[in-house]
Amino acid sequence: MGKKAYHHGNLRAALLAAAREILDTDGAEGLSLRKVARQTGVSPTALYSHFRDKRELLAVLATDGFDSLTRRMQEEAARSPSEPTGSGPQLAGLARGYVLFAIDNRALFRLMFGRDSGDLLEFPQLAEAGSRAYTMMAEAVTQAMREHAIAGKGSIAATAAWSTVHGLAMLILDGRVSAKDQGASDDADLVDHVCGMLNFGI
Amino acid sequence: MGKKAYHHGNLRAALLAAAREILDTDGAEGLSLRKVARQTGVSPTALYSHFRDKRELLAVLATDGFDSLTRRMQEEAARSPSEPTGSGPQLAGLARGYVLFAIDNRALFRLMFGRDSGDLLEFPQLAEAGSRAYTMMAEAVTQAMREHAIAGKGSIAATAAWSTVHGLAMLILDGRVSAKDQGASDDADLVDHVCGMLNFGI
DNA sequence: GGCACATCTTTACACTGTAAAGATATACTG
DNA sequence: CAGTATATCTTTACAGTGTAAAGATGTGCC
Repeated sequence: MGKKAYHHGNLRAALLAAAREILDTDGAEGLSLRKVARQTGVSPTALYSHFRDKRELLAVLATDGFDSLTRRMQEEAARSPSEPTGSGPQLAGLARGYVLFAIDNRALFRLMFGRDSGDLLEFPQLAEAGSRAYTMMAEAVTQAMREHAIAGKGSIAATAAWSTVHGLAMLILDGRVSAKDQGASDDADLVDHVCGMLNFGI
Repeated sequence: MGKKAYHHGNLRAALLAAAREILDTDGAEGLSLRKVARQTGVSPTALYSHFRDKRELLAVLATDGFDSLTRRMQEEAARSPSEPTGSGPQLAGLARGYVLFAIDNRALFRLMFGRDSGDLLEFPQLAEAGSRAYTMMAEAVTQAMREHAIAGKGSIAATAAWSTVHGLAMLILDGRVSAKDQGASDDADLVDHVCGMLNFGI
């Protein structure tokens, strides 16, 4: 195994788990390295053997978050009943997955889309994980446009879809939009209604 | 004036100005109360005579930001040539104003939409300023729907419009979307193209 | 002129991220 | 198996943060 039976077992994973837990409990503001170390039962500077600094720890968390987001979108798309048409409802499922993930992982989602690009480009794995999520959605959009014979540039449509879903998620997290205020029975329902305003077949 | 000729003149405005300047230069991360105090030439704890704590200072900044956002949207809507139809292009102008404001005031925009609702509700003036911006846009949306005889709930359409514009702004700030990658000549051009995907008359 | 009060300063404390140097157990080499 | 190198973790230290508490200082009112 190489790393298993060192001093701690493997500290890196334990630190990430503790950080994730604190993130969910106290938000990004309440996540301090010392608290992570305390909860893991280790000295305050033990992290620096596994992470360059705090930002790298957060970057790893965010990278995992993007992979979870991709998975969640796929799950939600698979859950929706597949019609004979093909991937019509798939797009709606992806949208639902995106927003529901944000709601279920508030602080993590904020972390993933927090800083400027400069902070992100420093961690190529993060950028790649983000691109994977985007690519999946973009392909579904272009495919849906092809099936429904919608004209227009595919990349613009994908950007529009992403923007709508992302903005809705953010506004919900901020408490500026809520399902009941919009007369929707459910958050998923709200997503369907809002995305229905996009003029390609969702 | 009452507050003019005290010790400093009026410190509150000076502190806000310094904070705004630091926010634009170093971002929200680099904005510390001590730096604000240093730049204003005052002791580190002088702020506490004018603001309860740091969050109140930031809340005032964000409140002003929402008012500036509203103004910018109106300006941009007024700039676009008014057609005989009425308020068709007005909606596009509002959208442009929203995104361009975000681009021109990166850190401030992030501050305005940063924390959870719990943090905001503590400062009612902030929530009101945000509502003012939203209401203006929502009314323009419902009016446009009436003119173009679009069916559907107005509040859902307004939420969709806001989501799209807000998401686009956020993704641009994150460096995940750029005008040239999308083949747009300009950021304003990109906004027009993306909002063109919404199926009510923009 | 004296009092009350708003304003600003001084001092202090707990907390943060992290650099530097020391301890320690594991892995590799002879 | 012995000994050295190396990854891992601890100790110590420092500059910086937000802010509470108490003291100083000028302003406006009676």
